[in-house]
Amino acid sequence: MTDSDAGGRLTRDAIVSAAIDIADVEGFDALSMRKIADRLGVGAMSLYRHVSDKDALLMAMTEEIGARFPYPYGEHAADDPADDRAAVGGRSWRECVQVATDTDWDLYTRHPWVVLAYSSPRHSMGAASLHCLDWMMAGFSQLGVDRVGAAEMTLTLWSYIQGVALTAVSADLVRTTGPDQDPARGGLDEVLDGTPPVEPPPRIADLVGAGRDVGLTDMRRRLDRGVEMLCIGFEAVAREARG
Amino acid sequence: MTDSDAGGRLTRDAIVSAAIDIADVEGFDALSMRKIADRLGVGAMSLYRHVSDKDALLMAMTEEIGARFPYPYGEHAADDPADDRAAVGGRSWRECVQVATDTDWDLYTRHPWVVLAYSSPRHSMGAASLHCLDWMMAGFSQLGVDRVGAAEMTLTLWSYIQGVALTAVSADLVRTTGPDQDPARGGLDEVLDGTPPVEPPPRIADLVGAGRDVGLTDMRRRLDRGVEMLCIGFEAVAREARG
DNA sequence: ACCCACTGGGTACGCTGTACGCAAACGGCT
DNA sequence: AGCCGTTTGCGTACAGCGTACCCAGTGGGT
Repeated sequence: MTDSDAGGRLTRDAIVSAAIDIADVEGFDALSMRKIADRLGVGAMSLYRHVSDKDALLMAMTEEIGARFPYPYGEHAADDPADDRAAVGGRSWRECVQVATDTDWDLYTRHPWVVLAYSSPRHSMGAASLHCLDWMMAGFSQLGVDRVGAAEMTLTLWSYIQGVALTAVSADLVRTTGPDQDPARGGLDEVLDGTPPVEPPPRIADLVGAGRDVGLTDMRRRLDRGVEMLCIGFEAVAREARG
Repeated sequence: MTDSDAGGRLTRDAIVSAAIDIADVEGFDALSMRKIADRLGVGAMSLYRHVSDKDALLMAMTEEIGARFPYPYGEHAADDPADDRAAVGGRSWRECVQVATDTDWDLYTRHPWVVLAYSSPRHSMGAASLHCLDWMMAGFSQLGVDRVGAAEMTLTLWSYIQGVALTAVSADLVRTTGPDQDPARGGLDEVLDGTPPVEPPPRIADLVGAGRDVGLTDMRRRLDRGVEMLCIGFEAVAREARG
């Protein structure tokens, strides 16, 4: 395998890309060093020439994914970067929240394992995340809060998105060997379908047979409704902070 | 090992308790069937007489933990269970939210692995969780929303708590082999300490050296502040729903 | 021509979950 | 008492995991 065999060279990027593919398609716990090596037509131990550790690989995967789903910062790079309004491309703070929600949701549903990886500040909060935080802070600044307040709102929003995403993708994370039944089906679904697993408590009883179309189990809907309520809270807190 | 050897009998409860102990003390990924068996002075395969699967064991562990951290439902069992006010022991809806927040936070910080387990409706949403949902719905009913609205608020609150808890306990979940550095220390901490890892974006630059006492990295504080903002949103949505 | 750094491969170790079969003990029956 | 089906526990074995360690080949620099 010489240098002229350009495409065949084993590179760190190729390893990271293959790992991401496997984690997406086969699930996070199906990701093994041997499987990555097989896909690349290479011995398992060869990977360790380019990646020190499986943990380091996970960090590189997370970084790569973060770079693939950027917030639209820098789209007006020519303007003054310290100008909060210009930094978000003239969007209102509420529109910024929507962009962040859509982007993160897209990321988490396409790459479920990132929910776990992002939760650790050691794996997230690299340069890309700091830029996203900066962009969101620029948006929240329209509410008249100080930098700490804007950062707090961003982190609160992110935590909520992660919480909903965690529920949405949990089936992929704690994947059992034999999916003998619908893994997304829990006690609540059975209540809504009219077949409660046990004698339901009084208020739950009012929900029996309500059907799934009331939206209680639609994660994307729960996300949007929750973000809406959070934003109302943001506004109120900002109003109070302004005095 | 006869029946007279009462304490020595291998029981399902003993297995579940031992597993919970190990997961709490040594971390979730250090939990192995052999380790459980060793602690019980028993062969690994003996466990399978009482537990069909490791996944089934995880479900039993989750159920046990759920039972250990109940909401205070049923404390006035003599009253009419359909009476929403009585069901929550005369608490205001906001007090109910606080009880739920405190209880869940206590649960998640004491048993970090439950954050993962609870995220899947297959592992949570048993009878205990349905009772908790019922109790919270009784509380939210004070806002004048219907049952679906009360359930929606409960699930939204739970998602947010899980999101914050996920960040707080992530160090225990994606535990690396060699914790050569503080795993809870991320790029944001370095910014606040005044040692940013890279050239910080403009608004992040305003945070450099702000110190950790501004509360941005205090997870319990972030939880309470976020719950406060969510509750403001709950109130506004309820007001609108009432017309 | 020689050496050396770099890359990839192979073997091996200790760990995991668990399928399978066997031995001992128990409860209920005649 | 003697028997027998069922339960309980144990030991072996297998496939898969991350990765420590060492060897072979190849390219460039001297």
